[in-house]
Amino acid sequence: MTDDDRVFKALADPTRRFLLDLLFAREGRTLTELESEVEMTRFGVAKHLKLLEEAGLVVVRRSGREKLHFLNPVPIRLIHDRWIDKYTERHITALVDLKNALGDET
Amino acid sequence: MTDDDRVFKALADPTRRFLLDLLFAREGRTLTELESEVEMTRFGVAKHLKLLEEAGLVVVRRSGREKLHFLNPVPIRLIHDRWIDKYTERHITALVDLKNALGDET
DNA sequence: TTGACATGTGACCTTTTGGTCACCTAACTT
DNA sequence: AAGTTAGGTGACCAAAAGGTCACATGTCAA
Repeated sequence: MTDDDRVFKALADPTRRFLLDLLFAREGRTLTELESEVEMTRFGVAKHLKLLEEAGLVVVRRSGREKLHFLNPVPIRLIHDRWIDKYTERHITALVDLKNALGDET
Repeated sequence: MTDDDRVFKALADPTRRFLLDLLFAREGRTLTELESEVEMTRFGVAKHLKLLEEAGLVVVRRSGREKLHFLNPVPIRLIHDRWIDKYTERHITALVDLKNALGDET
């Protein structure tokens, strides 16, 4: 699996995107803290965090018995630059092409 | 499932991203034509195209016995604006925050 | 009008994913 | 030292995803 693929797959789950949102709002949270914000057991959350970590979207620091989670936006940046940008640049022209291709039935 | 979720899930599969790339290069292709570019039977490709269509990423026009596929970049634009942008804006500051949080062990 | 071509459908199968749980270790607290 | 708290592991399960196939429909071409 490529790096990009790992990132896209990590972003495909709404719970994981929500976890990223939580870390966006405040970084350095522990597993237990994140667990309390989600309707799911600790184990489920831990699995999601692991996938996010493997995708490079979350970085972790151990502090005693706690595990602190930090957001890393770089992979999102990368898929943005390498992939998404390409599709969002053609705004107008693409829509016009499409409309022409489909004919003008409003 | 939300619209955003459908789009993220649609983008999560490499074959589907490849199909979008094909349509990006040239729109208006038929199923058979797309099939020939992928190591997969017609049925698999048709399933992927259906998901892309349900996510609004692909629009279709029937022409006789053929089905022509067109790219619609709008949903990508939307998740870009509503979600990805938020994470890619904080470039520098986020990295600095992270580095500070992690300590300075280079 | 017969045959070839383009696509659709539903059954089916295997692998992956999302989630839980019992049990374990390590680290604080008192 | 004993109890409590934070987290990790592996087994397990149900549901969803990815893919194939047999068969069926509609359309074009000779």
